[in-house]
Amino acid sequence: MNYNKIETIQKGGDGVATVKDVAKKAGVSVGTVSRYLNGAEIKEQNRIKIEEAISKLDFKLNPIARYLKTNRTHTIGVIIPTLSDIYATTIVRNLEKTLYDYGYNIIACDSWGSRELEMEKVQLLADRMVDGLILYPCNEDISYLKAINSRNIPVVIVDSAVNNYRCDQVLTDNSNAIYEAVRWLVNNNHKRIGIISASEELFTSRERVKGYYRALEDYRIEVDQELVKTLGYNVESGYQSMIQFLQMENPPTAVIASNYYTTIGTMKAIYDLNIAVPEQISIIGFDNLGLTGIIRPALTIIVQPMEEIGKEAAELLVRRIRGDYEGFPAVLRLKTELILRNSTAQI
Amino acid sequence: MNYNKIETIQKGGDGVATVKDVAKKAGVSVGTVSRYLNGAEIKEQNRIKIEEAISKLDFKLNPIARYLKTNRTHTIGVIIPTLSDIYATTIVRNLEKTLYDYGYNIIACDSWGSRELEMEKVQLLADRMVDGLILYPCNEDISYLKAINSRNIPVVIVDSAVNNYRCDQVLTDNSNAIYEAVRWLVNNNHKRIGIISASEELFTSRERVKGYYRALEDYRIEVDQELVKTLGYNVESGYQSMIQFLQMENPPTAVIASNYYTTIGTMKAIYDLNIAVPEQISIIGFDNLGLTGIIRPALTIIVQPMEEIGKEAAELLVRRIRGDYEGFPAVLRLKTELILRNSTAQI
DNA sequence: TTGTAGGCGTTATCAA
DNA sequence: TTGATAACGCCTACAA
Repeated sequence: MNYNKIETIQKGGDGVATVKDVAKKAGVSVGTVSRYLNGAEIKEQNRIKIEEAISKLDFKLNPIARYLKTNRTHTIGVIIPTLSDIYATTIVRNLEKTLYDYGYNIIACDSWGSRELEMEKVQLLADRMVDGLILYPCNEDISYLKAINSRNIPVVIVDSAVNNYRCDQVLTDNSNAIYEAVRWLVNNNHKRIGIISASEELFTSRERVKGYYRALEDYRIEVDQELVKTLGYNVESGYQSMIQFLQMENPPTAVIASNYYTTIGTMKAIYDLNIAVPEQISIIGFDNLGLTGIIRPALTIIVQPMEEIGKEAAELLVRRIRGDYEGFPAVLRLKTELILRNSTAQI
Repeated sequence: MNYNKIETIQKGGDGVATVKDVAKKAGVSVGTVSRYLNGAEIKEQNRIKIEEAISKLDFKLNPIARYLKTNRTHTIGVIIPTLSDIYATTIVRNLEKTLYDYGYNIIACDSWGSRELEMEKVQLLADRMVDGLILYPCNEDISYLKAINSRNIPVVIVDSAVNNYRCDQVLTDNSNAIYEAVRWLVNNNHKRIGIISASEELFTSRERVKGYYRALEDYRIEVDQELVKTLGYNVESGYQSMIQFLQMENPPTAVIASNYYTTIGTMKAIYDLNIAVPEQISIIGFDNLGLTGIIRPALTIIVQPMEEIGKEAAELLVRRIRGDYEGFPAVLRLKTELILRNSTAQI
């Protein structure tokens, strides 16, 4: 077959100039070229000759060969449970942006919510010589990281706190997020407030429920366990939880859905049962993502600072890579915002 | 500062075993170890000794050093306009999965919808020695790829066709997608059918409108240009388009929203103006993503095969990397599916 | 089948 | 400041 006419980005072998080629063309040694490339001072005259040679040969430094000496790949591994979860990818997007500005690329891996796959991919990334790792764990047990000891790369955990491995973490202040939501409702005279959360096994869920209890305690409202639903963090569990609330003899007057997907499920239940919001029930949702435009009435909502999470995690990681371990292990707790709209009412 | 207690994945220098170390420990030469690692036949006795040594030293082959000889990084660059667009990331997710199974990792880059950034990142990935590139272009002019001639890496285009660069492409059959939707509506006696698309500059948009015209022509329905809205592919343009339709003296009896975000905008307009679907107007939406559960009534919808796009693109790329250029340049056109639900009515 | 030695493209060391 | 040369970790002739 004739490959001549195939348009591809030309690669390898033939045309790629090396430092050696540049040196020869410029009439200097490879050492001088290398020093030029790394920003050391060289004679003006040589600089010009080298720059000419580079431009003529269209020389590109081979970052992978460079790695052999420097031990830096300028690549960051990112592992998240779902590349198609809009909450997670919003973080990743901002990670990518910040890291790119610092000269790093990200290798993105999807763990498909499986701890096994997460471990496998962490191992693989470590072996592939990434300079650092950002991990959005499926599960708060990441003690397996201790066993991955072939290299020494900083790890920053995002979203979920972990308790059996000392490392930097960038988290939402989940407890406070719910606390503030409850406070808003209490100030509007609500006393029966329901919360839709996930299981006790999930860190974020546990923290959010904790914020709920703390607020009730502060406002001297007795806890009714019937008002705490912990079925899961997906559309279906949100839906089921809300259906259960609405079928109670004495239903809550307000409900807080404590993540994005349960918010969708909650509203789906409201629509199905034809409930008026906020006339019959007040609702507070979570995360200002894709669907906010379409929900009626406009939801009062707890918003996580996803751009900030990505940015902070990236910057922290870069600091660690550069050897700045000040404040290690850092646990950044970023505040949420409560955006008031039309889904809650005074009673 | 005392770093001893910092738990990190151990790296470099100190503890990392090399092929040489394994060879020494096993009492054989590096050549033998290397051959073992690459699957060549070696003496049983040596195999055992090598495997013992590898296990004892916790040896991991350094894939980057290997690259210097083999010229393969087993890394694929992926560039998409928005890492937080659920349509795009659903493709990426399936790309990642398939490529991972073939032993490749992806470096994900977000072009933020900017052609400049896209070019910059393509260049950078090519320089970073990826083995292949998957490009979801912001724009159908990718002729700049011709100029990136430092290497020779296969490129597969996803989603949008391109016309000034010969390469493999994996696309949705956009024209047929809309054709089938129009056909369904015509069979339900609709004659005034509106379409909400993006500008003529966008490839997918142009193709979708083409399918619309082709269907009207086949069914001998005269085209009314007022029924073709090309404001853009986002929620706001979908909203505006639908508002305009609803305010016409003689509004369409059915409307096709031709992407995910315009579908959301369309329904938002419907809710705002309190229109009954399908009693007052029939609606066909696009892409079965996140919000389908929450829209009432359940939408009849055109669904793109996003899993398949990711999988096919990945497999095609791997074939090219392996040197199989059969059928180059391949243009795969994957069919959409029309899922019938409750948002269209017979008239 | 095995060992030896040279090379991949870069950086780092040491004299000059 | 520069040039020559030895690494970095791996693969692969080539010779044994």
